[in-house]
Amino acid sequence: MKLNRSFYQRGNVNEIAKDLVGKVLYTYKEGNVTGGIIVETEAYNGREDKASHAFNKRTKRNEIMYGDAGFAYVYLCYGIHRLFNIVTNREGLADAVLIRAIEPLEGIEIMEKRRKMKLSPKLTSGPGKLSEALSIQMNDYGVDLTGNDIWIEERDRSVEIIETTRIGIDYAEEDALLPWRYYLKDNKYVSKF
DNA sequence: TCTAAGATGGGT
DNA sequence: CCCATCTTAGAA
Repeated sequence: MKLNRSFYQRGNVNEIAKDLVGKVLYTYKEGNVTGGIIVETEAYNGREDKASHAFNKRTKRNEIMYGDAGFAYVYLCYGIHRLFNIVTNREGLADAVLIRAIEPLEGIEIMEKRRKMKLSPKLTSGPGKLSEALSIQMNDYGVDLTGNDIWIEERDRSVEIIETTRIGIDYAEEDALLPWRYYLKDNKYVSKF
């Protein structure tokens, strides 16, 4: 069952980030469906969070976050890695959830080919790695996640979630201490496990 | 125009 | 620990 727009339109980005852990992220690219269980996410709040790309500014890059919820915010990090985020909250409120890691579930051979390695935690245990495994590109910026290119499905399975601080955002000063990172307990595919 | 810096990952 | 790599944003 594909998540619908109202799931993403809720106002509490932390709640959405936590709810996304345990669900399944899919892409359909070049005739292949690949997907994995979301095992790690981070919440970014555009109004009260110095770590957010939308904090106190509205630019060409972050424009999609100011739009309606349920669309992809993809950006290039360190000139190499594509990082995949989901826009949440209503129009004008620029919140987003970063997907940091997945556990491969479907189309594993395709992911191995794209990553040029065999199945292991290294395949998808980081935001740049999972984008390569799922073939998420810069032109996926703005893709509608209720459509048929990239989407997320329910998975009825109880999960134990750990809350902790986010990674790689030391520049955000005191906001770097916020416990806005969520991951599946004891899962090998969590980054920095 | 120019420049600094970055929500990483892979190698020593 | 070290650093490749290149777009973007903000300054000049």
